[in-house]
Amino acid sequence: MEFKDLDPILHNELRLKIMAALETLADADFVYLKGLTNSTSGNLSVQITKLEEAGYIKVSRSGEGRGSHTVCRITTAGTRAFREYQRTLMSYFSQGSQK
Amino acid sequence: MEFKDLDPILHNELRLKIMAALETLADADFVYLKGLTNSTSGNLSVQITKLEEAGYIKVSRSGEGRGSHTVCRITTAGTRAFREYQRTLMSYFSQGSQK
DNA sequence: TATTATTGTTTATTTTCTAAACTAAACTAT
DNA sequence: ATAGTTTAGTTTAGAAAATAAACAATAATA
Repeated sequence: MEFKDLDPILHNELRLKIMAALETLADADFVYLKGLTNSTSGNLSVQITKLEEAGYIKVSRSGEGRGSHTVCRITTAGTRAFREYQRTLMSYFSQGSQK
Repeated sequence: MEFKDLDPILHNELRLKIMAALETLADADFVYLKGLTNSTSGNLSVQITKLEEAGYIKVSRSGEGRGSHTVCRITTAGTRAFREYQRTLMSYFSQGSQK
């Protein structure tokens, strides 16, 4: 039995929800993600930036204030990391069936 | 698409590893868990106490200092919570196949 | 019996998370 | 037109959590 470490960028509830959404969604904007994840603007803003800095998503921002629009899209590295995180977790859950 | 919240007690790397181990192991002592999870004593001690306080594991402590022995065992509530956490996460990962 | 090794806890620090406060702009009604 | 309101998003300050270093207690051993 062994436990691989979890990617600390992904092992956060909101960031994981964002990534799960983007993995199936092509893209999603700030407002949509806010509703989907039921998060506050502040928290969402911070976590989007963190995912962006990690290179897991690409963010395009336009305008400022009310007219602004922020669209997120998952990157190849992000997809890879998300799947790896999933695989790692799965291994935690199937210890009973492993040797 | 919807994202149920994750149990905050379980959504921590070390606590999750401990629970995953105990879910298949009947019981495990401090030293064994320390090796298995590759954690420091301090961190392990704190997280075991946290799981104990949540009622997810039962801990029996004997002696003090070097002679001491600490054994952990998962509770029914702990098993239930662990499986529920697992189910919730799974739902994040299979959004593509859900309606 | 003095030293060292082992088991675990306490504590202090750092990191991380989160929400409240804020900025900026676009509507809305007067 | 402009005062007030709503919307989009960021900053930042405080809380919470995680972690490791320091410690205490005892047992082994030299």
